[in-house]
Amino acid sequence: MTDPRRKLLLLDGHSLAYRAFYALPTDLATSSGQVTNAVYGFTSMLIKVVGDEKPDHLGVAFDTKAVTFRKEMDATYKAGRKETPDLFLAQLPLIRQVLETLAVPVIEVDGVEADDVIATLAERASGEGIDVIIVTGDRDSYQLVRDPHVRVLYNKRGVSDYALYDEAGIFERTGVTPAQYPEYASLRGDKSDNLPGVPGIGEKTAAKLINTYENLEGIFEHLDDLPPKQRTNLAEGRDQVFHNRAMSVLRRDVPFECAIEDLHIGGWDQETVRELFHQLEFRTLYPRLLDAFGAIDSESSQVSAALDVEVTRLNSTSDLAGALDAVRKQGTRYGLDADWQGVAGSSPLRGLALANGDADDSVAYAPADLLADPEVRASLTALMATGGPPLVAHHAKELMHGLLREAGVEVHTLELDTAVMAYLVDPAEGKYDLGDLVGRYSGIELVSPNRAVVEGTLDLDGDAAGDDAGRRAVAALRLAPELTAVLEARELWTLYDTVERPLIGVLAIMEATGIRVDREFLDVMRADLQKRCNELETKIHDHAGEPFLVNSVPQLRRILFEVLELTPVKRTKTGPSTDADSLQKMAAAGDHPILPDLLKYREVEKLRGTYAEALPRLIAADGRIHATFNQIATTTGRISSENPNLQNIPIRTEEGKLLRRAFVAEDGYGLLTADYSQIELRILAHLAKDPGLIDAFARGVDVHTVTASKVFGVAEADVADHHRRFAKVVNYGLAYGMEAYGLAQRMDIPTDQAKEILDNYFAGFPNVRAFMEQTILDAKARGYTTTILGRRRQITELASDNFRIRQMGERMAQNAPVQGSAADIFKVAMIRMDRALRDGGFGTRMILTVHDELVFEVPLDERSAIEPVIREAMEGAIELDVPLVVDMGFGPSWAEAK
DNA sequence: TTGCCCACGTA
DNA sequence: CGTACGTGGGCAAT
Repeated sequence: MTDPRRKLLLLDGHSLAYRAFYALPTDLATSSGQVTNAVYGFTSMLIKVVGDEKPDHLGVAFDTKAVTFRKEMDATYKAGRKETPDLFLAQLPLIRQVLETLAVPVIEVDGVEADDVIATLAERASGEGIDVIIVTGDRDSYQLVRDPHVRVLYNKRGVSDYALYDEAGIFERTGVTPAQYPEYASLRGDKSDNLPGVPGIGEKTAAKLINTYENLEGIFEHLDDLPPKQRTNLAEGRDQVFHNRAMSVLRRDVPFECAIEDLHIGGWDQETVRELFHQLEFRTLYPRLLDAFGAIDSESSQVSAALDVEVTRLNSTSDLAGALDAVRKQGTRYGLDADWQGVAGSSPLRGLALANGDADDSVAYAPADLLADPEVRASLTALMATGGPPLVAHHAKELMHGLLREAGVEVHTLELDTAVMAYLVDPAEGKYDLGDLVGRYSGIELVSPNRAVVEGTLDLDGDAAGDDAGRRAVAALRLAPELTAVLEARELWTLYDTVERPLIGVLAIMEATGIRVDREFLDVMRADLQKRCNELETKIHDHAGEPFLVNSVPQLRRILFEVLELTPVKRTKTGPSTDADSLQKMAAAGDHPILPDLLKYREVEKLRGTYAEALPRLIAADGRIHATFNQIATTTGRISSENPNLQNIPIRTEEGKLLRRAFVAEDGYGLLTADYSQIELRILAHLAKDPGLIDAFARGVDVHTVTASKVFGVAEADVADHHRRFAKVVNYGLAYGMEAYGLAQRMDIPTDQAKEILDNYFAGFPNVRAFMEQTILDAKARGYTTTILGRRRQITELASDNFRIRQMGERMAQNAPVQGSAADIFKVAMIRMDRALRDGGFGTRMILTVHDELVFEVPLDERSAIEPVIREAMEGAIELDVPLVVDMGFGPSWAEAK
């Protein structure tokens, strides 16, 4: 049977939290920026000791703010301590909250310290025959081990390094018995309590003296037996030493109401705890908690539930149509997940899983070939028509793209896309795996029960795929309400519901539409570029005196800096830099003939390899390229493009721009581009409320000219080209957090001259500086930045100990609101544009988005009608303190349209 | 085959 | 020592 002897665990809350604070990095924080290292560390310790010791009783003692009897005995007690960091103090309430939620008794008594409370409780428990373990990082507790029922679990360092001391253990550790500990400590002194010891007497000598003479009285009676140095030091320190002892003896008789029976474990509510741990983003701690506390507390159950779904396979078109109709008639939220042959979204569909939202988690799974059937299509169309039941999915865009492509069905009923929702919660996370999320938010394990068997076996009948898709459809349904609550709590719901959610379908259609590419043109271009690459390569080899791989940076380094003995101007982590900037500077300095050829080679090779060579391979059967627009890839809120990236097609050089001739309109159509003019600077003007910038935009004059005028002190009419060039770099650099050094590098001027330019800029636009500074302050206080529409971006770098990382965080914080607000506005414009095209019944298609530019494929006879519609959609996307201006171009290809 | 670095295209 | 991306080549580790 069980040991009748009960066990009490007593924790010194402050001491352990403090240890945790210094043991763990302060970049341990929630995505909203709340630093949680001490909370996490303390909770982790608590869980560990409870799990290890399995106590019957548990209590945590805290110091209070009231003056203690020790302070009254000695006004200098604990004086000279470093100011307790605010980052630590701010976490104490959270620690209390954790304890309260876990229903762990907290004891604190005014006038005494946590140590005295613990000593008293240990005394009482021991009197009842209860074993006591004291968990602390304070050595004064050693003295309590004099009682055979009491042991100390001492936190040596960090959060996991402990030693459990009984009486023998204390003797081994200190060389004195627990009862003698105050004597020993009084000789040694205690720096942190501001109790000086005796000079020349360290731990070893103190132990020896106590062992020889038993206590302080014994030592001072035998001063004459001691070596002269010790004798004089002890005599001089006599009062201090006795004072120290009086101070370090713990009180075991503090009067306060608390019976051991009150120090119980359990009675906590699993849901509340889960909610709190979720808020604190203690992902790994929750299962550990259940493990540790669950063994004791019968109210809690297993770690996390594996998702067990009942998958019905539908193999006939009528069954599938029937299932779809049933969900439609049911009219309630349902989940959908796709099973793909390859990459989600861009590869063919293999099957669809439909979770009807029943309590029993029943799922229907159908192979995708049934989608070819007209009856199935009709049912799908009806299900997803406006007014149909709300759809929940993880990565809905891929699903929508697939349904559009393979069934011609447009989804009008998307309610919750858990991937996009999770992205809004923390765009810096970068990964929105359904299994991770549902585990974190819903405590559900998203794994196949027989995964080990399934892996590596040939899945001929697609059973595993159907099970997986089914589980995912159900998981998305479970996750959706949790994420909805988080979005609401963080005031992100409106952004989700009015911007991100509507955008998903717009992007899906753009992907499915694609852009037409002139393959023949690319072929000709590729052949030409190939030839020129070869010629340049030969020339470069001649310059080098030997053949080598020009594309290889290590080999090129050897040629440039060893064979040709050129002087490096910049370094990378791995050696001297060979980037275009360096090559240019080297060319200016020494003018070796290899350098211009290298620069040209790089340019031509880039065009050849990245574009002319790669793009034709991505042309689909319809003669178009269907890039993927990633809505959840960037930290700032921008959309990215991949396979291929259509957002970095060259334009700056004539040669590069030629490539844009390959992007063409369908016969009878033209391409129209519409881009926001200087949207980021306008946003900066608006956010900073800077009168100078706002005035420039209001007057509709060139903002770089205005800036040049202010920076260089010349009239706007007299601004020279080079002035304007500088001003442009300054204007944009500012939005990126550029400093004098960076401007100097970029413009090739001395740093002090660059500093003067920046000083002039800030003098001319004072609100910009104030805004930037305030932005950084806010971001540091909250842990994240916000945009015009409330989009958040966590910046953990701001809490870094590392100066360089922190500074990078400051630049990110300066840029994110500007870039992110531009993204907000641009997304609103896209949605307005999509609606305008539908409402107007236009044949124009929106086909590309490049951060501040939209590309349309316009029926030739629709051009004049659509231009004002586009202008209105974009310029009216939001009302700012400055006007938004859109420039447009039109032509047969992207080159001419720009 | 995978992951890293460098380089470089865009806004 | 200016932000945000995605891609390609080379290369070292696997």
